[in-house]
Amino acid sequence: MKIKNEFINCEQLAQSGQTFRWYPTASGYIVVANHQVAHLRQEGEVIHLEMLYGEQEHLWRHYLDLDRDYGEIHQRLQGFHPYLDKALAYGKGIRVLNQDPYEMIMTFIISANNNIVRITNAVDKLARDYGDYLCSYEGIDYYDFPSPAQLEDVTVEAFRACGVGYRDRYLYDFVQAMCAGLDLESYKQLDDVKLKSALLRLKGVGEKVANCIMLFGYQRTERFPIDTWMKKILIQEFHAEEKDLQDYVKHHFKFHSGIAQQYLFYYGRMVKS
DNA sequence: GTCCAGGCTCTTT
DNA sequence: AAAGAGCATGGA
Repeated sequence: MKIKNEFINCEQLAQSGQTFRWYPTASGYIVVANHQVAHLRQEGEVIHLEMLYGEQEHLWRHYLDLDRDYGEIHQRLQGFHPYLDKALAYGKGIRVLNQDPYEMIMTFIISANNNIVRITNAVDKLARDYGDYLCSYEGIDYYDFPSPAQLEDVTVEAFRACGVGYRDRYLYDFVQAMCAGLDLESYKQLDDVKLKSALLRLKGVGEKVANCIMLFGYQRTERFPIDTWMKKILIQEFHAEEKDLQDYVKHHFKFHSGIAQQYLFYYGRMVKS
């Protein structure tokens, strides 16, 4: 399928830190999501999406958040702050990808106090070791993210062997909870406060990771995750007080603050201010 | 060697 | 409630 939209950029999304399942190819990216595989190739404002495994186009439309009007979002976010304006211009093709809550929790437990390269490698090893083979492209095999059932017998030590470090037992506990019937679907009906507290009950999920899960996995676009990068940006560029950054965000970012956060994070990390 | 990465848990004040 | 130590691991 062909996507014409000036507010999507593959390279930027691959570097966005939202997902760890975009694999560079000779001409674009392989993306694995929702048990499907697609190849995305950018030509100016047009993206050619070739479905390699799975045939459900609507899942890609939802994953890429195509039904949201990012032109309007840009308009409404512009003029608030010079740094945000620069971030919007620089990361024009950034958007919020709608991801699977289970996979979000797994990968963002791994993300804590970690860097994107290491997270990506660990997630890839998990998929290769325990996920279903889906397809091959340019001589490289691609695997689905492993289900709770596929991970049920994986030991803490085996998780460690995937390079997840001390987060091994958090993954183990979460998988066991999933196999015991934890229902992430039902979380969709919870309001933000209840969803947050439900997520915080999981070991390895704290304030920041919970916000990421809510934003990327449950479409709560007003959640504003604050990691070490955002902390730097808020203090240096917005002159927020180190003490209560969440308070600053609450009072200064209203409209789709989570989406605004994505532009700020991408810009801040790329220019390494 | 030290610091840092999309921080969190557990313990101590 | 708030602050501090410890945590796997690899790259800068």
